[in-house]
Amino acid sequence: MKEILRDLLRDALHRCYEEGTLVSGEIPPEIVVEVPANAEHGDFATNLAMVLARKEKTSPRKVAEALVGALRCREDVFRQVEIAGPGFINFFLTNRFWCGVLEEIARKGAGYGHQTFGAGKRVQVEFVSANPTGPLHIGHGRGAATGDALASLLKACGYEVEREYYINDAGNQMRTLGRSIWLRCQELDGRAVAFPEDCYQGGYIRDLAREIWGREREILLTLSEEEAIDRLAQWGGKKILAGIAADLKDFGVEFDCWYSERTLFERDAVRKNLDYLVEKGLAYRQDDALWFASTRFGDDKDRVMSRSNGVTTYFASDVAYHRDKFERGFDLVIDVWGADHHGYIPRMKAVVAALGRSRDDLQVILVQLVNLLRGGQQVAMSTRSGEFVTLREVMDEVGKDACRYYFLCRRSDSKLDFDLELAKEQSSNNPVYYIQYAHARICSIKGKAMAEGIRMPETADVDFTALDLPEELALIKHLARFPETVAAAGRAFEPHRLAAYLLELAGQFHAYYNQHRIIGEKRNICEARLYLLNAVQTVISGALAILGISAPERM
RNA sequence: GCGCCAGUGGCUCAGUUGGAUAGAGCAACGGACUUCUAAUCCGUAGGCCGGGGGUUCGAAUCCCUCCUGGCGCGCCA
Repeated sequence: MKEILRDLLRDALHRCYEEGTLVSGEIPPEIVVEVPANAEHGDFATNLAMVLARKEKTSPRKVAEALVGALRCREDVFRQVEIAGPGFINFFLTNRFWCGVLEEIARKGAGYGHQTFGAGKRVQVEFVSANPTGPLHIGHGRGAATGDALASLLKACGYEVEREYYINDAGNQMRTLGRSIWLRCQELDGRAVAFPEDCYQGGYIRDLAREIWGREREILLTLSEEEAIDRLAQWGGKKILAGIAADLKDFGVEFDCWYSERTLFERDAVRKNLDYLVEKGLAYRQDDALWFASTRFGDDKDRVMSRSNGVTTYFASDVAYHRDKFERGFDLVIDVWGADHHGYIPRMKAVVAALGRSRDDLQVILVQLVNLLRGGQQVAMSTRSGEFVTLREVMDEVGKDACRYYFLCRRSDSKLDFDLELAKEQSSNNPVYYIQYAHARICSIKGKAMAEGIRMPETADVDFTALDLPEELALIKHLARFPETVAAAGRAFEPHRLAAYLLELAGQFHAYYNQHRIIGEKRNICEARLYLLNAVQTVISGALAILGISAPERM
């Protein structure tokens, strides 16, 4: 829609220059067309005349007059074109033209609003990637919802998308896991053990110990302590990861690839990558350690990849891992991280630059902490003490949809208060039900219409002149903005914009519903309204689908 | 000390990448169910967009500076 206007304006501009009504010859690369906040300022407006005025050395209004004079005003499109304020050109479109949006929605169905700017590009979204040393907690849930919705959003923008979970199964946290289970096993045999602070304190360790000790006590006792711990680490990690996968699946998140850090070592990829970097002159040896020269790529200090004791750092794995991502052919790589890791961004961007890629080929999405409340009271959480609320518990208590909505309705990079009582409340306090309710209402109306023998209208049969109420046009105009909302959200990597969009759409629908009836009106009106409702339903369910939230037919 | 992020009605947040008179929801107050779902709607009230300076036709949005809060600054992961 905006694109059409841009073309018309560009066309008019050329004509002005040909006819000499404008003289500068300036063609702005991007003509700004916007939807004014105030409906009195038209359906669309452009500031083109104001932008050109200085170059033309005349007043914006004069420029606007020349432009409007040269516009090919198609009568089926424009109801009115006016010059207003300091020099805006306001466009008013005909109702019939707006109704074309409904036809488009009917034609495209669930694909309405989807974009093509990502076509031909492969993008990988890596998210959650929690260490397999304990169950997912509420903070991971936010990362999961954000990464998953972002992936769906990018798919809707035309990208080929893969979801990936990076398993940190190579560091010494796995050993700590094994040791934690081992110690709990000792306790089961009645030995008093001092359980160290740096071990995992959560009750789930005891559960794991009970399970494995009941099954493998004899085998484990034949092993040396080192071997036993190693075996328990491997088993425990697998077990916990399976639990994580199950939690995520129930949360509506499924990964295309579970990528194990350990496989990097098994293929010797970390070591080979270090050699590669040295060879390329991107890494150097100093004080018996191997450093990555990240300052050459904008970082504020160089980073150790291999310590003087010969052990590689976590960063070294990350470099190898990200190099591998690009070697797998992704055009764009997105990492979703907890905001406390933001200090890592410069060095990872440096890595990307050092590998000869554009820094923008890696995008890092930061997800802020979740502040868990219950009835306004803060719920204490600390992973170290093992006192935390798991994603599973929250999901069971408030439901998947409400949970995902809460995580997705704000910018990911702002702290989030998550009140369990509020989220659970199925009332107006809770926007997700407000949106779903709009969808359910439409289904209900359609069901009733069906029961009364009213047929669902086909595009060709719809009398679009019957849709002339301000509330109807407002709805249609908002539906028309869905594609650009998807595009803007996708370009900014901000799925929360869809949540805001949905809230607005649901609000407009509820207002319309309360004010006007569908069934019982004259046939042409009834059918036209049903046609409109179909479009609203299509967009609501489509947008909810991107967010991974269900669109119930009944509530 | 340095860096990143944030600061918008009492509370929680949007704000279409610089547009015209800054928007929702909650909380408060007053109304609307014999109707397709009241999990809804309508109305009232509430603002120096942290402070100050700058950029221009125009700033919540961009730049500088200060204040406040969160996070991060390891040969940890």
